[in-house]
Amino acid sequence: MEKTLSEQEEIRRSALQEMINLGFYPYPSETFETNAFAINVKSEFAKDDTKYQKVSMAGRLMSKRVMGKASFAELMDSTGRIQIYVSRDIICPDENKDLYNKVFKKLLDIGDFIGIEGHAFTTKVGEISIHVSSLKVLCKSLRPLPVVKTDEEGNIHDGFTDPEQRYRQRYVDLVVNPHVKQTFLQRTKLVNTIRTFLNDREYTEVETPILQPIYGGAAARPFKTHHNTLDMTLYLRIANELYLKKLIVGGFEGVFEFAKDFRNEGMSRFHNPEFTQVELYVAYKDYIWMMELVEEMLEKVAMDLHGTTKVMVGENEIDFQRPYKRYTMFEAIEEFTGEDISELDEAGLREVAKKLDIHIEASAGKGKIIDEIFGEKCEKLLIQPTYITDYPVEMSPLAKKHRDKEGLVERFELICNGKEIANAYTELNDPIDQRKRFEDQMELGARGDDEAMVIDEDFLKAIEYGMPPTSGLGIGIDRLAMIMTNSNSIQDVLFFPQMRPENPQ
RNA sequence: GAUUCGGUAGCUCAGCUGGUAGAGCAUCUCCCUUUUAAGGAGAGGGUCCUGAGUUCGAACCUCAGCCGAGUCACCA
Repeated sequence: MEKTLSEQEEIRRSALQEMINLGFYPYPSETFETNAFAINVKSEFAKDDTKYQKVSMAGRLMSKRVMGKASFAELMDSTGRIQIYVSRDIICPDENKDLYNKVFKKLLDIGDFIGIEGHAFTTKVGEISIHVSSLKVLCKSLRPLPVVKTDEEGNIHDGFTDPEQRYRQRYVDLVVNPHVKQTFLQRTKLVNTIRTFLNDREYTEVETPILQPIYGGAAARPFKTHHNTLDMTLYLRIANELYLKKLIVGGFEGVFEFAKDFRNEGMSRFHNPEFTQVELYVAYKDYIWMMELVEEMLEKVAMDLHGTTKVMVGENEIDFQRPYKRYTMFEAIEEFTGEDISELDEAGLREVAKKLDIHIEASAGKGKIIDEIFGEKCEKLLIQPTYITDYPVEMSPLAKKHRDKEGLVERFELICNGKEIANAYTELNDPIDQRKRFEDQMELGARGDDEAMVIDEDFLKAIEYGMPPTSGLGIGIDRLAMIMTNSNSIQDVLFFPQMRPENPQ
């Protein structure tokens, strides 16, 4: 059933019809040539008022102040807003004043797109504006935009702030809340910086399957779908790790992919069902080497985005200048709790957890308990970028055993602002050990762990042909974007975060 | 999942102890040729999230539900 139109929607539809009747069809086909952007006019005309004497600009009408035979309005293009001055007898030099009296004054609404020609000038009050000599309607808007106004002190009136509305109608959010666009431009820049950084090192950007017959490379519950012709179950990838390693087997020495991954798990301000990771695999390297690469890369990201390595995130100033502090997991726990757990068995660990008032599931093994202690007592306190290294083997079935520490693997996570933003290891390339690790995961799965990995015979086959020693990395782009743009929620760095349907049946 | 707060005009919000639904902006009509949260005069606009209950009477109280936000938990 079609929704009944609001009064304002009815009025805009009849305005549209009236424009057509007057001979101003407001959805023209032909190119409207522009030669200037708002931001440039405003900055450059201030320095040289002989410039911009013949401009052609286009954008959305964002406000209109009519004073009889003359009017001021604001035009917003992709770079910002600029005031325009429209005078009746300039845009309507002949007898017929319809374009001003009817189209501009009455039928044109906030949100409509127009194209103008004219010249830059400065008003009596000193605002750089465009004196319009001709005006063309480029698109009639049929729904009213929220009218957000900013007063002299910079206070925002009638702001479009309801998060639900902002996320559901991001296009409106982008139109009326300029900082939103800035956040997304920064995100794009962040991705570009990383891509350039990796390209400069001559690693190869690749694409691997999103629809996978067997999901792997992470501990997570997948989305399941079905292919009709093959009549088979497929999963949306939870990670692309195993495919990228197969490319290393195939002879690439450095590959990376910006990958949308999908995890069928809870949602929160740090979790969206689909999210972006960049994964990188480089042959003949180890995790120590990778720490240096990540430091260099993040320092560059901060510099490119902010011109400094220091980034404000909430109350904290985070400094991405390398090198970053490094703790082994045991050192971090000892530092923050005073407990040396490096020599403890499972019973001993449980005792420590109890002493620290951390609830541990009865089914949890040694690795899980250590991870819980770290998660509860250390992670949230690590604000500055910090490497945590050498994780329990049970938590990391794809990482190589530590070269000299029993029970651990060569792995690091980078913690920043109390959250993990990167994860890396010296990749496990011993196929015998890898098969055993998968089998251990199968056992966990049989015991009811629905995030346990499943055995991937094709991956095992691949590494049985031989995978050179390799270092692998995953960086959560969304979480890094949150930090780099000082955003409190993942929804603020995703154009279209997942939402419940608006009208449930 | 737990818990707190919220859902009233296109937007932002007010609405007292239960008694005819309010403001600003936006919209409509009129005036105004350098305004800028333009201004002046007038007007229209509501499923008070949904459903049930209590009551003479519910935006307001009760119960159930839907949706959202914050915090916590889960989640590499």
